[in-house]
Amino acid sequence: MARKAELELTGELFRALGHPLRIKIIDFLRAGERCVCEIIPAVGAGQPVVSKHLSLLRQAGILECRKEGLRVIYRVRDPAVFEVIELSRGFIFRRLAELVTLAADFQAAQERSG
Amino acid sequence: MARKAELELTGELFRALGHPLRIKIIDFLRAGERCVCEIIPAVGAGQPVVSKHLSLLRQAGILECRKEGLRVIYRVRDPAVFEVIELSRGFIFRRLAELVTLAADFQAAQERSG
DNA sequence: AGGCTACATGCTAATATTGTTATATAGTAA
DNA sequence: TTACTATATAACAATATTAGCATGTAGCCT
Repeated sequence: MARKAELELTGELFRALGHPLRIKIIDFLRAGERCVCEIIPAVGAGQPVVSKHLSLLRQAGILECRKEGLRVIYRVRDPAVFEVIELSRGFIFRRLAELVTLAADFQAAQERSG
Repeated sequence: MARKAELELTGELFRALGHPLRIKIIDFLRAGERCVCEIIPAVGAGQPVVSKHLSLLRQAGILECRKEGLRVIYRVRDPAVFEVIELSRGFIFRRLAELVTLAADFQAAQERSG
């Protein structure tokens, strides 16, 4: 039953994407590979925190890195990750739009009855 | 800064997808809406567990439900979720293929040196 | 009403995730 | 060697997630 392992792996991938800071890091790496000392100020978190999130993303197979002198340079392994995030954003925006419509309808109903 | 909220929402969505049982539930709902009593045996987990995961998926905006007599029938709200999962599977399979290649290379090198 | 079915929810223990602080490592330069 | 820089890791506390069990609720039937 390779099916179970596949579900596990899929779950792991989504969990790796399930943190705002990690999404932010991946977004920042859209422009290309970056060293940690660039990532840290870009995402606005402490060095050990960023380091651990980078490590997690690497273990999840989302990022890979190489050393260059003192620097460690990270990049996204597979651009499909960007597509996954884009699709998810589309999903979220559609949902937000629905909520806005609902809220507007509710407000209009309130004004009529009030 | 609506940017931060967007990152949060994206993270929440991925966390909602970050569990094998929840992926399994969504996969099962590919064929169309299903009541809880069909979902439970399909995913092979206990009733309260399934119920809680369904509730989480609903809160995340991934599923919606309606009552029909005693039954509660769930369905996927936005087919984009299926696409997100498909893309992720593609990502995972490519990564697995790389690992297989690495392992084969390693084994070949071992055999040459041993 | 009482009993039954299909779900949901509350509680608890186990486990996982996260941020912070302090420390370790690796590479550079003097 | 020493000192410094960039990054990783360890240890800890706080919080979140999860499964399992017990219980609650809502709708149907008699």
